[in-house]
Amino acid sequence: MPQEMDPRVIRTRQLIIDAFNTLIATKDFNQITIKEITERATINRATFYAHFLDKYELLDIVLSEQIQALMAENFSDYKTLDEATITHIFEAIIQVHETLHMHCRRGYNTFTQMIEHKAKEQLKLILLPLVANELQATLMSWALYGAYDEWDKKRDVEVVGYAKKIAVSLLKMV
Amino acid sequence: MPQEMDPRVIRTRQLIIDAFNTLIATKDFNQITIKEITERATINRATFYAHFLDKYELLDIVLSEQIQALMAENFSDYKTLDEATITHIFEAIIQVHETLHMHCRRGYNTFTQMIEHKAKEQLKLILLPLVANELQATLMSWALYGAYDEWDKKRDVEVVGYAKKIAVSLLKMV
DNA sequence: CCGCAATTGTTGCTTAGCCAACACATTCCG
DNA sequence: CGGAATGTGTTGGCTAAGCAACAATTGCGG
Repeated sequence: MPQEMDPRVIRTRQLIIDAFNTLIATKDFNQITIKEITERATINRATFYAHFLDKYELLDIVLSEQIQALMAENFSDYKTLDEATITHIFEAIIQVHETLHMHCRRGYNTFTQMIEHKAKEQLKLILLPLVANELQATLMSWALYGAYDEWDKKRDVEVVGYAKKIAVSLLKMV
Repeated sequence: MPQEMDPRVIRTRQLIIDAFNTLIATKDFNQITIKEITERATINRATFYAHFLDKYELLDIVLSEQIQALMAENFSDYKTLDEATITHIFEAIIQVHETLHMHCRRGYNTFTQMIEHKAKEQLKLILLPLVANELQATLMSWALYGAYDEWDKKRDVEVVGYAKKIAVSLLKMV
């Protein structure tokens, strides 16, 4: 990475992202126009295209950053892969989605797939140092996320007990 | 006025002013360096000099703007020059100084003269439509401000009664 | 279905802001 | 005292952002 160095680039990029974030809080993604974003960011429309391909790339990047930040907040540095760790991760996944749900309200449904994808990527990175190889991390992250997905459909199952059951199964894999 | 139109100019200017405002809230004016301001504003030091002559000009402009804004908040549109109006103006002057005092804490003493100057200018503009000519407005604004200055020294005199005395004297002038 | 309006990308040219380097104060500490 | 460090203005060359105008697409009401 060449590390963005020019302060103008950093500032403008942040202005765009901030504008997008405030807009996404009030209206649906598809309703948001580039013109709106650039006006709120007080930058020229042409400048937008110097930074992003289109608003879908912007969405992709914003979501990635937010999820990354949320992950950093909610996940600790785990030492070993045991029942406590797995339970904590599971609760953290729920927490991340709660937060995103709060933050995006309207547009949430549009993004769930993308969120899922990004979250699994991050999850895998967190698991990697705890297991033998990359495949193990992949299997584990997908399985955990699948468990969350199923829990989310019901929503009334008691979390800790559910997490313990997951842990028992997963720990057999290693 | 040519009305600054380029968005970059407006934005950069605001960044500088914002940076200065946050700094002035924590440390004394003389302690603040241009380098600090530009770093906090995330702009280049050379750019600062494209906008302001030096930090004294910046201070001048910031104070002017703040006082202007405070005036707009605290002064109503007065119809006639009577006791009620004068009392209200006097209370508003006190209010403006309270607010500035809150906001600047440490550096306050450095600025009192400049604040006084700017405030009298604004005061004169407010009085102008209420009196016969410009001289009247000048006399009135200086007199009112002088009254505030004296009241400020004592600080324990009851405001409304004091203001009424001022009004009686001033209204004889017109 | 058509047409009008708005949004989207794209382009050359202009302008504001970035940088590095400079000479010159200033502060401050041994 | 002296020199090392830090802050102040200023400069010229370069880069990002602004603007206006364009064709192409979308979208919506008559």
